[in-house]
Amino acid sequence: MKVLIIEDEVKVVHSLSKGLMENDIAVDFAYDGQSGLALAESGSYDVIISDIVMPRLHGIDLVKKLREGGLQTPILLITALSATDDKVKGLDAGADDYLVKPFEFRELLARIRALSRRYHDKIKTGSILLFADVVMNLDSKSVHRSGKKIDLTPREFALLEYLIRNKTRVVSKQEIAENVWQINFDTNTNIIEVYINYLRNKVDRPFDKKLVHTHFGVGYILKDE
Amino acid sequence: MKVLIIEDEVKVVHSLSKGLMENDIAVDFAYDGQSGLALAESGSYDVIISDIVMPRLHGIDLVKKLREGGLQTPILLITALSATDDKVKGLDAGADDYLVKPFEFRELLARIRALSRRYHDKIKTGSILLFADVVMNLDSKSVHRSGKKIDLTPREFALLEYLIRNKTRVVSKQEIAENVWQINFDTNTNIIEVYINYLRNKVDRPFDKKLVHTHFGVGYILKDE
DNA sequence: GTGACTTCTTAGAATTTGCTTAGAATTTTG
DNA sequence: CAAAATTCTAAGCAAATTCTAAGAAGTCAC
Repeated sequence: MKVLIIEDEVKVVHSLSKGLMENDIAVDFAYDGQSGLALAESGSYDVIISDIVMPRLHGIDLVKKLREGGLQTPILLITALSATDDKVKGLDAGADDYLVKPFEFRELLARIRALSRRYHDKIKTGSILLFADVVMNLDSKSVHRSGKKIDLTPREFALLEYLIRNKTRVVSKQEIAENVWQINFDTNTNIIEVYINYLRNKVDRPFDKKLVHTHFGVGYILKDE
Repeated sequence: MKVLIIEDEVKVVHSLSKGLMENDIAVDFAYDGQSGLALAESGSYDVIISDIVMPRLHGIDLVKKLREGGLQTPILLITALSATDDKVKGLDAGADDYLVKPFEFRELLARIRALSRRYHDKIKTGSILLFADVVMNLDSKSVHRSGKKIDLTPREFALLEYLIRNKTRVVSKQEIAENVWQINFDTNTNIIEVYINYLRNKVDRPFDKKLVHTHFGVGYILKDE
């Protein structure tokens, strides 16, 4: 497990990191909202912990921006104020939990673990699909790659979903036709090639690493690299 | 928490602001009823505190105007007179509480917190739904956006309620038909599109930010911007 | 390398989906 | 019961998506 701490008080960061590392949790940190945002957007954390009062970018605005950018990582807000108002605003902006200073370290640890578990449950129950740096949310019907939003049409979405669900093997056009178009494959159409091309335009072309690979004479498979 | 103080005595305003800010409450102020009205109507306060005797617009008329305009924010009236008569008039006009000068600061603080708490309890128990700057009161069946009252028909209200309750995901027309119309979706009707359009006319069109978004071929979702 | 075959790419036609409006049907209200 | 408000239908228009078709480019076996 890896968490990101965004907090301007060096002392607090220090003591938290120490405690977390002792519990086998890897820690990155940022000392203001702005740089925290940049790190958080990488999408490589299990939980993000942020102070609410911070220089450069307020915690609640940080949450808003991250959620707008499509990030789904659980966020835990921390504040010195017990104001219920901030709590409502924070949760409304898309935070997942809230902790008031001063708090016991064990409490924090418990919440981090709970959040991480909930997130991974969501992935397991299938409302979120992951492949490489692609995040596919079946609830909000949204797709993001490296934190950037990708707009797909329904058919493109279904095709990508099928490819991710079968990421371990090469799927034939036959299969794609049956499962994405629910038609008996008709060799007189090149619709699948066309849609694979559409997908590549949106999912691969704007990025460095290509994910959609052709196996000549067999079919298609997603591969990272 | 953020409050608005409407009071013509500079000294009083000054000492109150100081005390409130020390207790982590943000303060705006106006020195007469007229400008107080304008600020209050923005709908961005947790509590409004107003003197009853003021230049340009009397406190009781201020309350009346605010309530006529549909504002729901709790209002605390303050006066030098202990006249029960004014108290009755004030509460009758739609004020929520009343304090007689001179009062102890701690007393004021307690009342502000009580008023704010009452409001937030309603949110917690679910009789008020929030989305962005939209406030939906299920008890009074009223909807406000940015402090402005929005009149919805029963069906429009139910549709908006369903969208807010499912604000994290895209809801299909299928689902909307089942849950808002309780009918089996019949593709030969475009009633949902019509009602989405009605909602947009009332909830989105008069404002800058659009909240109701279409996912082509999938359904609808509320999004802040 | 060449030929046969497969896949890619593109443009635009066909289709589907959604928006908007007016007015008819229905329900609610005084 | 009549007027007003609400709900629903229908139709034309606009926009987005899906699909076709044809030439270009790539792959493989010989």
